[in-house]
Amino acid sequence: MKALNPRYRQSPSGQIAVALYRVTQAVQHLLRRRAEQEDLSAAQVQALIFLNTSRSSAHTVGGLAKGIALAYPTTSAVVDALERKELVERRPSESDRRTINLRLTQRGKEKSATLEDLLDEIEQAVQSLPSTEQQVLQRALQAIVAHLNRAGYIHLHEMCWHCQFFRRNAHPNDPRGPHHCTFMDAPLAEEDTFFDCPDFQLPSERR
Amino acid sequence: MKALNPRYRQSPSGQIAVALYRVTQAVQHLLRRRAEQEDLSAAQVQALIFLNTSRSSAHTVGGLAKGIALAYPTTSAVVDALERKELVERRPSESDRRTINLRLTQRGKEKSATLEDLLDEIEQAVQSLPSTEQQVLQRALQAIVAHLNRAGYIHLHEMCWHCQFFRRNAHPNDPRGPHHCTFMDAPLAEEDTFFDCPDFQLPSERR
DNA sequence: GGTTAATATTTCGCACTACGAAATATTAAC
DNA sequence: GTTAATATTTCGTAGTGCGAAATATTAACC
Repeated sequence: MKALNPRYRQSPSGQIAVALYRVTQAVQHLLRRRAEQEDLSAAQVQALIFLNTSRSSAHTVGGLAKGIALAYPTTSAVVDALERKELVERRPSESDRRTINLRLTQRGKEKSATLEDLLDEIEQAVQSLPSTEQQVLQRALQAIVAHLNRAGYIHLHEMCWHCQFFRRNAHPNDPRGPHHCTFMDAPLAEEDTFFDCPDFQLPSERR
Repeated sequence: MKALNPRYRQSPSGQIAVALYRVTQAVQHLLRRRAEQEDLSAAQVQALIFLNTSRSSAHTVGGLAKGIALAYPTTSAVVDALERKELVERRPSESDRRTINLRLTQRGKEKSATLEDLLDEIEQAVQSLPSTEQQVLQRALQAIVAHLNRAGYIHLHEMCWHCQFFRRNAHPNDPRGPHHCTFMDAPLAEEDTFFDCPDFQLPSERR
């Protein structure tokens, strides 16, 4: 395929891959610039975002390592830095004393909240597209993300939306909520899909 | 906008931005994994790719810095590492003795060539989409890249200069631009020659 | 034509990233 | 109750990433 060789780049899929590569560079740039403003590093920003948006059962050193695609020792060092800045706390787990749970401090939560608009520049670029294209783009990108997830390049750890028991938009007109949880066998309102859920299970964890 | 806050993520543009963020993480992961295989770092891989695909007039320390979105001192260090590995050579420019031109060594060229399939995993994910969606995806992503380019988050250094339709300096005194695109039959300013162009075609492909 | 300003790059110091290998501690397995 | 698996840390090493300051060269300008 060799999308990065201009001579072989004629296929739509190749040009798309290269465009995604360029977006990656822009996001890296955004990350670093923003990190600097907040007196953080790019890795620290990604870690804070992960801890702010993933289910809390993934809030361990190992969970963070998978979530931001870094090796254990590196992740441990990132946590060191965040702990020094008093944005994160290590607390040994009660149930399994090998694992270390990570908790955002109050300052950490505030910092995370200020980072939520990190992708605004990207979103602005997207919003300049006609809404019909946005719909296709959304579907296509989510399919690509799912593909990369299955291939093991991304680990998704958010509430409901990445849970095997979640059925998105199962009954759109139900007043109790459009989504459905097959574990509780109950409808779910959009609002209720962001809470921490003890029964969360990734599809890959199914036995 | 706050796309990274799940509660505000309902808009298509927000979900698209988050999907792109996830693709970014996958690409970073790919970069590091591949870099390790080749006894390089992620930054070194990006530098080699840049030197292998951009127009040669951008092959200076400063050009590389813009191309991979790093500061001058950092870029200088990356070049140090590549020089140590004998993949790149520094050679002072004849015309302007402040600038340092960068040249891939033979080994550097070979290494760069082996990196061209870096995005294969991404391309595979793309190819699993129907071709109608691919067409929209391509157009939309290139529009986003152009937007990010205009906003200064990406610097593009290819296109035109390697395109069969490009006539460099065809009319040096034309106020609309010194260059010419024979596909559009229109003058081109220097600034306009760096965009991703759907009509790009290498001379060797002419039949 | 000589001072001044702009450009291109490097050096330095600092904090941090990133990894594998090996060490430590704890839990699970047999 | 030994062995194996899991979660994390420590250590050593190479490299990233930046601002501030230093150096060298070219351009600007009165």
